[in-house]
Amino acid sequence: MDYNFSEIEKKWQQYWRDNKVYSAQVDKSKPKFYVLDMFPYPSGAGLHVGHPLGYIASDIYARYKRQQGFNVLHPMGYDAYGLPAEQYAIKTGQHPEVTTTQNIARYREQLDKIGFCFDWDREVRTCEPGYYKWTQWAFLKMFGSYYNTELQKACPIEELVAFFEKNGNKGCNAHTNYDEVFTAEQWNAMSKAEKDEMLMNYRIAYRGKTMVNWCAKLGTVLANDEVSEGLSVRGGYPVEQKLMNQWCLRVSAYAGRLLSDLDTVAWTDSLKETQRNWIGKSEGAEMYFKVADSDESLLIFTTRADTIFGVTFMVLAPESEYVDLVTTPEQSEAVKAYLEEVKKKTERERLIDKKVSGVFSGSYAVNPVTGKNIPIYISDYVLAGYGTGAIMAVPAHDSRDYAFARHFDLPIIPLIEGADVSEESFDAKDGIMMNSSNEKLQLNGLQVKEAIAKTKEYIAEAGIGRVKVNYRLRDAIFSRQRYWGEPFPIYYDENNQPQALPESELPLQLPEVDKFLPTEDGEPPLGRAKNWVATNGQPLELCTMPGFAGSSAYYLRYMDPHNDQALVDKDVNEYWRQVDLYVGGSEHATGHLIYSRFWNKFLYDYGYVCEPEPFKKLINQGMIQGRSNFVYRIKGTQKYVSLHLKDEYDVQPIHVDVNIVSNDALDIDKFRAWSPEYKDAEFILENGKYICGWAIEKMSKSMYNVVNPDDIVDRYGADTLRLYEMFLGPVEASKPWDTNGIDGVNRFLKRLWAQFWNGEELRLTDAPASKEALKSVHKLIKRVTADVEAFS
RNA sequence: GCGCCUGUGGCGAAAUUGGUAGACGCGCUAGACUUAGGAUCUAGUAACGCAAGUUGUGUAGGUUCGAGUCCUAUCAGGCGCACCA
Repeated sequence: MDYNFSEIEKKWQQYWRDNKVYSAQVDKSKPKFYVLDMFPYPSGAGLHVGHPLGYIASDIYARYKRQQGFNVLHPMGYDAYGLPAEQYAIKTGQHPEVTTTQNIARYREQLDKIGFCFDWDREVRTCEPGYYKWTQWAFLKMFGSYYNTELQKACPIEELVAFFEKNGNKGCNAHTNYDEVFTAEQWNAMSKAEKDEMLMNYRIAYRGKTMVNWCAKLGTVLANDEVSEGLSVRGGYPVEQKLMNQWCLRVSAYAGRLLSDLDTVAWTDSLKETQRNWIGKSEGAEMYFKVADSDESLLIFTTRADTIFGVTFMVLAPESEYVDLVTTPEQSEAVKAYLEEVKKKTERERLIDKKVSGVFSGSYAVNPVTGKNIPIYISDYVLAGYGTGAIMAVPAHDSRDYAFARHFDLPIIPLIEGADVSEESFDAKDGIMMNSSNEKLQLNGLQVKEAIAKTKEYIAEAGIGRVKVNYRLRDAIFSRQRYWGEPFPIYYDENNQPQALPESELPLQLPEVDKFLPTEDGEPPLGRAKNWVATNGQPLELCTMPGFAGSSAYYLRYMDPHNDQALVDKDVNEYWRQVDLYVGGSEHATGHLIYSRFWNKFLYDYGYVCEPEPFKKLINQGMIQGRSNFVYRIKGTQKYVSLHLKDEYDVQPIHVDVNIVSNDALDIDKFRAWSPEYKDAEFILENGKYICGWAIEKMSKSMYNVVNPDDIVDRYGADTLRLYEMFLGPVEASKPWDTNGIDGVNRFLKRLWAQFWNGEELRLTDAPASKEALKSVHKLIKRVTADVEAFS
């Protein structure tokens, strides 16, 4: 009998199911190994042949580890909340839960066909109350915590309150952006609402007025990683900066740990580097510049403290709170006009339009070292979101300051010997200092690096500022004005202050609504829910959580998915610990992979989990691109000319469905049947065939280049598909899908089968193996071991 | 601009520690079998050359008895960050 893959695969898949072969249980007598795939968002389009690439690799590795005697945890689930289901619901009125459930069923069917060894008893779905109960629970813990900068960990907010009652906020070691001081007496004299409001400056999950990425077209705010070049990643709609009251997570408090712990994980250099860039540590100093003839001071951040003698002006971001403070009556007209102008521009336009613009505020600041007065400007080249939103400008040694100085004709003082600043600034942190000494501070003759260190020392001693490490990493915006997401376990009290729901009321279930659109008065969709109030009758939060909420701790839930007392049992967590091998796309580098590290560290601070990092080893599988096929229509006719003859005609290339093309030869009958437009098509052939052209493009419906794994499995079997995907090249590499080579792999499996099946029966014997046979078996084992190990 | 990664036949790609470059597969060429098929099997296939042989891992150097592999510079492609002070 020939290699009958469909019978073989059916039989064994049934056996696996019946005997729960891949079910994993805590077994302390065995070493554990946790292999995880990034769980998919179940989209309506189903899986294409690129999706399972990583799953196949990790499946092979999971099996390999299991054969080596490890107790392997290898689960799968669904990231079920998401925008597409909601947008489909808005269009069709179909409840997202219905379409999501359908899509999941379809995904499962497709995954099963490929024969993965997942432990399906551990499946999670982020949209199920039993699952999102623990997403809400973690949020409540964050709401009830502050970040202690001395202990470098999250602590209960009650401890901070106790500190305030005794000492006020001076020396409280809490991570915050709030920089005013209050005493114990002032704290104790505050009303409950005032205290609640104040605590929002300290909570790890807090609601605050922040500059957010507002996408009008999507009707929601977005996190930084959901925006690229001023456009939403999903949909590509314009995004503008807006000051709004939103829930945020104090991810920035963890920036230092997120950065330093990268050294403890086995990820690729490029991925670690991407995260380092995103976290963006920069060491510098904060310095106060007194406003002339005023009691006010402006706080700036600089990495080039050494250039203090070259500061010839200051610049504030248009959104800076300092703007009102320093704008003089004479200049208020001009400033107002400029702010209007800036406001009209989107983030994207600001990026593209690099023209120098700005306005003089009318005030001057005093250089704390030289004592000289310098003008204060307002310009949008300074960002409100970074540092303090104010800078000291050193045009001689910063190209942006240089351009501004040239435009407004401000003085440029070179500070480094030999630097020619007549045409451009000298930005390198290298050289010998000059023009930089007075009775307070002497930098002349020092190397730049020495000068930076000396100036920092001086700043601290003279009390005009402090050494400061700044991070680019922002707090994560956690509200979404959407329906299809986790509801916040938060209600608003009579003072309109957010309050935590008691843990006993979790999960707070997503309510039904009549439509999935915002309300007429612009409230989020949950504003349509009837009786959307807490058990105490107070109104509940109307926003929902963002997509990354549910995916931030799912790897923990897999360890103990049916536990309704805890996210994960302590003992169970101490057995499985962390993911040993995580496989997924690199597009999550600055989103999911930051958020779940943050989430994990927060839980670690309280001892809910035992490992500070969630993913020990991480591999990014490459993207599989599509390989499109083309036919060439002679313009204005229904005649199609084969690839190598097309240059003799004036032709127009047309995408043709790759599923009616084999080894680039077009199936002419199927083409005529493909669309009514082509039913009368005529062909100019070469060697009796119509050969199609091809191109590498993104795999998508509109290019007709989507290859469905089901079709491959039906035709060649799951083993051929799996083997072929591995055969395509290194798992990490992006590469085009090309079905052309699949016959070779299929032949290999047939030949392998023929080794053991002589046409009648299996060629098996109980006789001991010969020396040569053993030799080749061991050679084979060695090779395969080395190859599989090389993957991880 | 800063940083990271990758450059090997017509194509996808191999090459444990520095030790016969191109395994395996696609494609191509020739042949066998045949109930002519998008089946199977056999042989060949880096380039140049009739051959002996010569040259070959983006380019230019270097270290070494020996370099695809290590070092330096450079070019090309991909990715990340970016008025980040």
